[in-house]
Amino acid sequence: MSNKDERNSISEVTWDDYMPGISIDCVIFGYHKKELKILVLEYKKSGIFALPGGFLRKNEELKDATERVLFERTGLSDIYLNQFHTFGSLKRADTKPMQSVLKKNQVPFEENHFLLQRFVSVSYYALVDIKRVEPVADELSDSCKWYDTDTLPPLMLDHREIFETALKHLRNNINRNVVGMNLLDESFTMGELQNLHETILSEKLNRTGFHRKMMLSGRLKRLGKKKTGKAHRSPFLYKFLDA
Amino acid sequence: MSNKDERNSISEVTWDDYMPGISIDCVIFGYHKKELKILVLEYKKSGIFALPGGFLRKNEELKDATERVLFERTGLSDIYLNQFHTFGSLKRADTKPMQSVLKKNQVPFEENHFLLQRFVSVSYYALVDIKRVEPVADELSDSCKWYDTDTLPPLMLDHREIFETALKHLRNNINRNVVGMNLLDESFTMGELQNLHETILSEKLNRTGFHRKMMLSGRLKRLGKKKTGKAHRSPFLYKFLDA
DNA sequence: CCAAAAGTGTTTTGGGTACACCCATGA
DNA sequence: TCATGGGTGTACCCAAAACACTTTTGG
Repeated sequence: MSNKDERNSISEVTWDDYMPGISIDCVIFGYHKKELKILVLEYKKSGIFALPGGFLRKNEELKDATERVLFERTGLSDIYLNQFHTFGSLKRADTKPMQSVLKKNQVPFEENHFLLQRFVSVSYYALVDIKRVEPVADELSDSCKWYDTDTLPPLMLDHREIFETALKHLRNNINRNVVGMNLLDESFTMGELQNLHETILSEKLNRTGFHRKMMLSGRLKRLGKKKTGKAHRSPFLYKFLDA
Repeated sequence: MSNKDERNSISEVTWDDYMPGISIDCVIFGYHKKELKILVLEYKKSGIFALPGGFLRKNEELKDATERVLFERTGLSDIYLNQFHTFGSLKRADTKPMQSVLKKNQVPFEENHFLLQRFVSVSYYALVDIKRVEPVADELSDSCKWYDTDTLPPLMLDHREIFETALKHLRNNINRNVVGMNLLDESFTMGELQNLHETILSEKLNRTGFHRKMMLSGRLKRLGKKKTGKAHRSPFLYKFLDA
């Protein structure tokens, strides 16, 4: 089933069902091969990049709206989600980028088009297993792709700041978050978990200390051994308890 | 100077200058005699209590709007402010309490009155020196008063949850916040500072450990001694460095 | 002199880091 | 047997907690 069918068409929709002035932006983190990535939309042929986002329906819970937006872009439900800040700067009121997007999409619009207003953005970050995600572009975009956070394209409006704030919160919560549970496979080696933490923190961690801390946390269960085919002792596999 | 004059009159205002659907709510903390207090509005004769709040002007920064709201209720600028969460539950859409308030105030209103809509609330907590504050009620209220957080009246909608979330964030940030700098006089004894922390945390702290930790933090400067008139050694006075 | 609160020194504890060493494995 | 990465034991450091003791004050 495609959820495109359920979505409103940008040109024809009545936006009456949506709260004006409020948008939801998502920093969706994934991890692959020692790279921290986020999902970024590129609007059609405009060279304008943005965080995935959406709007709040008038009879919809804010959190439900966020989960809906995430589902539309990733196909996933049950995503780890964290509301971390609401951005209300006036520089968000600049409608030029969105006008440009609408023009490139050949969407006819009036000055008071729903998308051409000042939005206060309630922002969330999400942690997803990159292998379970099938990124889906929205109607105005021709791509929704993973970008390494070290080499992000320039993002529209204050989206760069939103990303950086999200990363700061992710780092602060790295131990509470159980990032491994959301960004790694169900089972993983201690080295893989440490690589993940080091990538998020942009910082080398002490190997034995990390090992001990994780084991003492009581959140890990040791499974069998993993044969790596590499020339060294085979590591144990671990998984996170509960869920 | 009264800022009432600058304010819109609820019955006649054009609300056109305000963003619809977005409200700002403030949990304003004060401290006096071992009691943690917050400012609560009581709507006129309705027995309905609420957190101080306001709305965002269309050409106003979100943070500026919050400072404006705080100034209107407390007369203070330069307030320690922290945005901690945005509340978007559907139970906020219940307009009955506000309808009741408007009726008691004999404000004529239509169903689509600005105040009778669903608001997503961007919430801040503030720390203020209770002695510098002159609480000012708004037009719909007959009081804006300090309430001990242990004996709050029932608050409208989800305001109780907002308060509790604010308190949780305050507790988590108690060391980063330098609460003493904002909630106490400029100079204070170590015992007074410890009492403040214990009140906020609802928890007894180790006296000597607290003393040492504060001294080692390097944020305190020891001033002269204070004569308490009490039958014990006179304590030093301290103040926070920088500002 | 005593009670009460403030200040300080000493000891203990526990988490974190550093380092050493052994283990398993494939080339 | 060597290089490599994984696992664990030991030593050390530092901050927080626990406890003991001294100091100052008014009654």
